[in-house]
Parts: sequence; C-alpha cells; structure tokens
Amino acid sequence: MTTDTLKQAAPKNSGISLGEFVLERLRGAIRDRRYQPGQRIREAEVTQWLGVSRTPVREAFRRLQADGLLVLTPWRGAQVVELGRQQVVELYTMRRALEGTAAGLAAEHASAAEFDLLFGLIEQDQAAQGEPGRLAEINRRFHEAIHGAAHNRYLLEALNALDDSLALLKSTTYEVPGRAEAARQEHIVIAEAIRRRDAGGSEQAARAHISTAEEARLKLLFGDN
Amino acid sequence: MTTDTLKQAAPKNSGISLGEFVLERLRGAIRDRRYQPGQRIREAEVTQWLGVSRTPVREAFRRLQADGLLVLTPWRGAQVVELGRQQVVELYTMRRALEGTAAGLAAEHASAAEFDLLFGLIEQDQAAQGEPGRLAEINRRFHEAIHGAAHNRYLLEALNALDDSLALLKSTTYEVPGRAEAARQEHIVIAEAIRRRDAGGSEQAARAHISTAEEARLKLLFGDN
DNA sequence: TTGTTCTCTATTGTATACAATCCGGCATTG
DNA sequence: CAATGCCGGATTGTATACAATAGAGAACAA
Repeated sequence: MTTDTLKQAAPKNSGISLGEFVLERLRGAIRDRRYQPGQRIREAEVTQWLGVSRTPVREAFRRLQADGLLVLTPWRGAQVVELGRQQVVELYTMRRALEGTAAGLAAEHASAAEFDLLFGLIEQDQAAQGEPGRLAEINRRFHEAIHGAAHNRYLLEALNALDDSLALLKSTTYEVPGRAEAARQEHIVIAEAIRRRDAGGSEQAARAHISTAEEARLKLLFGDN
Repeated sequence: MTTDTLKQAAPKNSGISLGEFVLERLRGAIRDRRYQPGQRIREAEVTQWLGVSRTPVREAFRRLQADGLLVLTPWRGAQVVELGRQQVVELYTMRRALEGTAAGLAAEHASAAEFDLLFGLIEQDQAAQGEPGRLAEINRRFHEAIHGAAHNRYLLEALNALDDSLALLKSTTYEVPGRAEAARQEHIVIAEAIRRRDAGGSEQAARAHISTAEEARLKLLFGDN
C-alpha cells in the first residue's frame, strides 16, 4: 500500500455519512499526491485503509469520477487521471475563462469585508516572500477570496473542480525563479481593479495572471520556452 | 408512481454497466420532466421501474448529485433540484461566460466541416419557423456544434452540465412571441463572426445572445419586465 | 382543542455474499 | 522458439440482508 497502513477510524456517530468521509479522505490523498496520477486504486485497499466496507468506497469513486479526478473503467476499477500536455493547455484555457469571470463578478458584487480580506492576503503574501509552501497557500486563499466574492454558486463549484484537477500536476509554479514576485504584482493589479469596481479591468488582469501562470506551468512540466 | 409502471428490461449483455444504464434513464426522465423539480425519488421506486437492485440506483443518484440535478439529504434520499429566481440568474451568468468562451474558441479552432455544420443548422432553423419543438431541437444542436468546435473537453463538460440544469426549467423560451426570430438573427451574427475567425466578436455575440435568452426566460418564469 | 411525547413504519446507510469479467501464466502445438 | 488457447486467481458488478434514522400519527395531558 502506498498510503498509511494504519487502519483509520471511521467517524463514530457524527452526522456525516461514511460515503462523504471516504470521499474527503480520497480527495485529500489525491491532492497530496499520496495517490499519484496513473496509479490504480483498488476498492479493497481503501476498504482496509479506512476501515469501511466497499459500498461507501464505491460511492466516493463515483463522485471523484464526476469531478474528473478518477477514471473508472468497467471491470478494471479506478485510476487517478493523468494529464497530458494538451489537457493541461485546455485546463488553463478553462481556468482563464473562469477566473476572469470570477474577477469581473467580484468587481461588481464584492462587499467591504471581501475587499479587506483580499488586501489582507496581499500583505501576508508580501510577508511570506521566499517560502514557496506558504506562498502557495496564500495564493490559494487569495483566489478563493475572489471566487467567493463573485457570489455565483455554479461558478464556485466549477472553479473548485478545476482546482482539484490542477492538484494532479506536479509541484507548484512558485518553484520557477521570479514567479513569486511576478504573481504578487499581478495579484495587486487584480485586487486594485476589483476595488475600483472595474469589471472589465479585473477580468483582463485575472486572465493575464492565469496566462503567465500557464506559461510557468508549461515550462515546468514540459520544458516549453 | 409518476412514471411508467411497466418494468423496463435492463440491458442483457451489453458492455454497459447497470449503473450507467440507470444513470441515463434517470437523466432522461428528469430532462423530460417525468420527474419534476422538488419531487422526491425513492430508491425502491426506480428499482421496480428499471428492474435492477438498489446498488446501481444509488450509484446513479451520486452522479446526478455531482451534476447538480439531485439533492441528496442524509436519511431522506433524493430530490430533484428546484431552481429559484436567484439560481436561474446565476445559471445564466455562468452560461453567458461559458457560451462566450466557447464561441471565441470556436472562432479560433473550428474546422471547415464545423463551419458547414453551423451554417447548415441556420438553414434548417429558417425552414422550421413556427414549430417551437423543432426550433428548440435545432437551437440545441446549433449550440452543441459551437461547443464541439471549441475543442476543449473541460468546457464541453461544463456546458453539458449547464444544459442539464437548464432542463429543470419549465418550457422553452421559444414560447415568447418574437423570440424565435430574434434568436435566429442572433445565431447568424454568432456564426458569421466565427467564420470571420473574429474571436472577440464571436464571444460578444454569444454573450449578447445568452443575455436576451435570459431576459426571455425570466419574463416567462417570473413575469419580469 | 392544542401541544407534546412516544412508538412504529417507511426509507436510507452499510456490510457482505455471490456472479461476472479480466488478466497473467502455463501448456500445447505448429 | 513463437504463437495461441485455456485455466485460475484477483477484482469489480450486482443483489440482498441487516442496522440506523427520520417522520408521521396515535395517545395523552393541559
């Protein structure tokens, strides 16, 4: 087994169902790359790991398939999705559209508290220069803040699914030299456009941000220049 | 039972799993409004209808939940999602973004065959004036053609999910007087912008098209003016 | 009558038994 | 030696038994 061999206790009497529990555990394991792209996941394996029967495991598999994290082949079971170059490009195209939309909507709908959150994160970002791990975490929360400020549940769901898919990619773009500083500047441009309630400017800034992230990502993964 | 009381034969030995079979059957029933928004769907009901056990039914429920068509409440089972006014607005906002993106990408990537398909459908559209049912079908295929021409699998999936959600809404906007003719003109503008390979123009035309559709829809559902 | 509590039934959550299918290895044959 | 076909184990698909819970309605008190 590639993950913990310790049998994990399932929730005793919490209101959550075992299916949801397994779902979150598996999603986390995939996000953390404890299950790697291309790897096969057997039902019995998860069954023993989490101490539940096959039924909730199968439920979780179905949900993860719908989210695009697993491929389920009949009679062959589950495999973590592997993204090729073309798929990464399509993923970033989609992300450019959705992040742009979210930024534009945030400019129209953000509350005062949401502005504060955004600029607070930019300050934290500045304070964390040089720590790739923390930078990635702050970056994640910055984007989440924009997603929330857009106030559109369908958009939010789609963005969350995209984030999960992006977690299938190795490492973070913050490992590219100079990427952290560039991202910080781009974040500032986005946040200020949102504060000006400039929907068009926010969308363009967000799209540009994703485009530079895509460049860094492709360079990192496939050695593009 | 609100649907057929006849027990339907499950696929005998086709390569498809029963879970997939139930999924498609249920999706169709919801699209056709044989299960209406707000209605509860009991596992035993589907079990008898399709002549399968609860296991594949439960799998289908999970997938439909992920697609946003069902709400699963613990210990209370499945209910077809009911969309309120706010949700319809958010849905159309999302659709405006995605259809715009698809049209823009289609302008960049469409093949000659895809141009032909698009203009063929516009001709069919003209020939079907006055038949709301056929017009709705042709409209669906026109949009599908654009989605396909965008050549982005994530975008395509998201658009398909949106279409399913829109099927939860009563009737079609073609029942609004003058909507059919207006839609036809808007389709022409979109198709011509795509043929010019004018990505920006295509996106704007598609967004405008969705906006007028949204207006018609809100008028139809909630009597907006 | 009205509100409250208790019980019972319908329904879903979970576990497991059984059937169907795939895959690797081995033997057989040319 | 290579190719092919068959067998057995591993794994998933399906059905069903059992446990847990919610909700409706009866019984009862104010």
